[in-house]
Amino acid sequence: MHGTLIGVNESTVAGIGRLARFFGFNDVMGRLYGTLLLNPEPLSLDDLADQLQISKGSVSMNMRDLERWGMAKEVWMRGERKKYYQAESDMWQVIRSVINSRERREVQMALQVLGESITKLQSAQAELTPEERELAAYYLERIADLQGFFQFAQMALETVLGKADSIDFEAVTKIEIG
Amino acid sequence: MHGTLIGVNESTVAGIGRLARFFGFNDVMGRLYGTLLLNPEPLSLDDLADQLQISKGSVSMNMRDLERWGMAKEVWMRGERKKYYQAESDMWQVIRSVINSRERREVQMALQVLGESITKLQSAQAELTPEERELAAYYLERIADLQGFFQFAQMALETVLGKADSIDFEAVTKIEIG
DNA sequence: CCCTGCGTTCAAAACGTTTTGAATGTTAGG
DNA sequence: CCTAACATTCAAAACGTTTTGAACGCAGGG
Repeated sequence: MHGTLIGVNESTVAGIGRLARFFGFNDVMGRLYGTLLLNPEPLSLDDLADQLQISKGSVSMNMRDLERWGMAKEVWMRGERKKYYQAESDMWQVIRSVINSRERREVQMALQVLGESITKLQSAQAELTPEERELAAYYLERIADLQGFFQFAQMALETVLGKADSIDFEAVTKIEIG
Repeated sequence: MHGTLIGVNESTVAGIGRLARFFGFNDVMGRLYGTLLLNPEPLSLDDLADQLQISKGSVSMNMRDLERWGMAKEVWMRGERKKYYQAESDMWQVIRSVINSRERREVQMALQVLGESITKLQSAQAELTPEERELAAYYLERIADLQGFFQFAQMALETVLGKADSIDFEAVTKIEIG
């Protein structure tokens, strides 16, 4: 195992932990990822538990999640019985994987709920009193706003997913619709 | 107070609560926002506590947060001593406000940590052994990747902040109302 | 087969966040 | 000023999440 260098490791790893939290993962996942990212050599569960001072059980569970998110992969070291892990260091790959399995689903769910609400309101139209009809019209307005927003988000996500290898600033400026 | 219409209110409000959670707010904030959004009239703290079946204390605290995030505003009803609230219904306004006070800060912090690490590594160069120097070079590579990513994120955010007015929801929204 | 050295699981403990309601502030009207 | 009608605060309780470590499972070597 390599040593760390003048505290750079620590602060970067802590920062990544913080970010992980921000993005709705947990701290440990972020720190594990950061630790792997800053290590030229793959690390074993024990190495990780050791370096981050957390229990092996936690490392095991969190590494499974990291694998699921496509943020780390197992590496086989010949002659070794231990599992070794490496960070997926292509940031775009990581982003795409997370968008694909989480953000996307979330946006789709939102759109589905909104769509269902619109359908309900529209098909109930006939049976409503004039007063209720007014309220329904108001709901439809608000819900349409939300729908517009999520449709926009959906397009943005699909755009990111579509750009296979390199996204540059161009891509973002072109997301604009109007 | 208006009644709700065939469960549309409930599912939409619940959905917004869920999303709030996803975006790192809490559930109650989302539900409060959703409730306000679907009410043509401003609501008082008591109305909200009543409608969501939560304590007034909680409503009070969460409404303060909503105001801070620019997601709701107070409305003065003449002849009334109660506080009334309305949702900020311009989605772009909401997004911009949240990006501006949260995401942006987060990205800046990340960039600062990374920048400091790079500086540390570079200025320590001279005192390192050849071996350490190799490790330092590796760190610099990884950290530069991260930096690239966050610089991209920063540009994207600034773009949204700058262009927000020109992005047109209606263009994306193709819903028949009524 | 039976060790040994791993990884995984899971219930309990630690820890963190949210909710509540009683106490406390605040304001306007009388 | 006082009071009534509200809003706000905050400590305790409820609830949720994360961490731990002991128990278990599994594979490979002897």
